[in-house]
Amino acid sequence: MSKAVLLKDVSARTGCSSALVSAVLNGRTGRIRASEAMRKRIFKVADELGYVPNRNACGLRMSRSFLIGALAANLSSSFVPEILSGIEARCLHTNYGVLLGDYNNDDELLERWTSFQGRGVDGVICIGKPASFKQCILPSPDIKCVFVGGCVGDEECGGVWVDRASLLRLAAQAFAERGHRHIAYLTNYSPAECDVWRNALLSHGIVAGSIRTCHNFFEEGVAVATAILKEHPELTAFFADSDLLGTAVLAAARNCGKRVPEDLSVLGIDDSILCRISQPELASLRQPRREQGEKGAELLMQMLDGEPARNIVLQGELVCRASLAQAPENHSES
Amino acid sequence: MSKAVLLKDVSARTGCSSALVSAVLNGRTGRIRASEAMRKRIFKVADELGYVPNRNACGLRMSRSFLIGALAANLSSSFVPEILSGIEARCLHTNYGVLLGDYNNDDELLERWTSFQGRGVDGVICIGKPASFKQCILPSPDIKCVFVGGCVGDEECGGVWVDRASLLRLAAQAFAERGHRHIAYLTNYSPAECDVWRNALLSHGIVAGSIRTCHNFFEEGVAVATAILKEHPELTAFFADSDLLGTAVLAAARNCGKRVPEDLSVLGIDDSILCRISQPELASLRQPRREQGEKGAELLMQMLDGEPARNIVLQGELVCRASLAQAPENHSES
DNA sequence: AATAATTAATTAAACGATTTATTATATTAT
DNA sequence: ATAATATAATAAATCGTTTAATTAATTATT
Repeated sequence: MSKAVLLKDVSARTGCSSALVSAVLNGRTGRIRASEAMRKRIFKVADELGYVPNRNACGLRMSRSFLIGALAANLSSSFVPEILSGIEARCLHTNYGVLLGDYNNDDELLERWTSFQGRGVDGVICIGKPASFKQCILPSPDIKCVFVGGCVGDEECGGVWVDRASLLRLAAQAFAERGHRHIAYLTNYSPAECDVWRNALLSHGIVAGSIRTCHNFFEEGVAVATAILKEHPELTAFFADSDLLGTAVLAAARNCGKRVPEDLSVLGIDDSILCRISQPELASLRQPRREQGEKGAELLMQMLDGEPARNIVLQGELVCRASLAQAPENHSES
Repeated sequence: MSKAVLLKDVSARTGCSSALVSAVLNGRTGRIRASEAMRKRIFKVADELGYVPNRNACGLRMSRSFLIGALAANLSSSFVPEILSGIEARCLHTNYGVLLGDYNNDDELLERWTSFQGRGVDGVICIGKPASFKQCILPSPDIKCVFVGGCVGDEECGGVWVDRASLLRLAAQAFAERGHRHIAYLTNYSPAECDVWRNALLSHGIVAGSIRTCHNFFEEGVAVATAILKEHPELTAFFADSDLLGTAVLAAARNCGKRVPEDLSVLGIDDSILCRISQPELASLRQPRREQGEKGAELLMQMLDGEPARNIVLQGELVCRASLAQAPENHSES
């Protein structure tokens, strides 16, 4: 039962007051100052004894918990862990700890939020965009909030996301450059948001082909993609809004006897492990997931230090693989 | 900026001491007792004012934080999020919060552990088995510890894992039943631990074929599996210690012109999303990941309430898919 | 009726840091 | 020589809760 090392243990050994030790270790420059010699001694002793400040006491005194809540809808969905990992990594050398809040529906979101309040989290990072955001989260203005991975654009909240318009422009350009003119789009975004894709294609003089919404499930993706391919034999390219849907399109192509990439090019989003194990390998748009997490955590900490909320927009990039190739000659000009 | 409601606000409004309010709200039955009428008034007032206890103060006084640390090596590795999700779900209706500690190497593990100590976590759940366990974690016996997903068998620590021997027996039986006699094994376990596999096969009268160790990376898996297939043309089955390695074997089989499952049966472990998107679909041994997390959290909370450490062993099951089939006639008896 | 036991509470001392107000000494300015 | 200022530090209050020690009133037991 090794007793924890306290501030007073350090001060006793150093031969000074605990107030001085506290000020020195926290790098406070104020009324309380230590001589250079004393500074060195304090650091040395603290290190020797292995002093670790008690966050409960700090938090109590400073009315801050140094806790950041991370709210994630469905921890199992591939991109969440990466963002989370970035958040955690960014907090590693700070005083902040990351409290986990995974939820599957609105009730659980609300419950987690309440529990976060009780813990007195200083701020919250929401991964993705909870639909019920306004009901659950805005009503408490004491807790700063940053959204990561879902564009929000709220005055009071910070945001970190990958610029969707430029991401889709990358996709449009990749297809256009390779001579594709008939391109289907499988997405789990709402139909209204598909205009971004339409515009991206239009800037290359291409009118968007079939656009279909579907949940981010493999089986559903296969079914929907198969239907599209049967209805539209003129298609030479397929853009899917996730790698999972991208692999679903590959499966659908097999179902329909279409060869990839000879007859059909396929592009996904995420550059996940799925791309490399799929057959053929799936081209994809890489989004810097981990970086989003890191940037989000950094932004929140800055906001907790009094800086205003802002938005950080990152860029994606194209990762070309076997599934993306030149459009077949006979179709490209039809 | 609505000021937080404090214990003394409740006691002032109720007309009693804060000690009484504390005892009543926490359901403590001891020297401090309240009349039934007072009890009701206290609950009513606390609810009206929306009192939420300050966990920093509680934690400081009780030297308990009601915080559980979750240590995970590499949050992005497929099975960790599921376990984590189970842990978090189990804590949802309790007083406990889950503090996240993702790490990539020993230094980070030590650092996270230190930070957990500073926060005064009551207990820690380690997901997987950190190699440097003894150096980092055992030296602090004040913090209870449960291992999830990695068999440990430590007196002082709890453990939740899937019985590996019975898992491998399932694999051996699956192959034996389908007439396979020449079975390779690709694993990231140490050679010493492969005896479990040898014995599982022996109980069906089969002598284990090629056994090769490799990291859990796709490219490395492909290279090693390809080499094995070239060296051992008599092989009719391949057992891989993860779905990722399983898909690597599928890729290797393609490289060598072997058809799956006509020439070669392949079995993985995890029943992850990879199984369904691979071509052909990969048979796999399912391990209840989420359940492990839930059981682990429950065990730790019981231990924090004074119950002794124990081990919980769960069972896996076979999920048969296209990659697992009858052995080819001409090879099975050779 | 006197004593013991129970009920229903209060008071004050922790818990371990931070921070304000204060003090003592050394240095510089007038 | 004296006042003003800078330097180097300390003592004590504080944060919001829990809990040990204490008290006063009521009920039960002999």
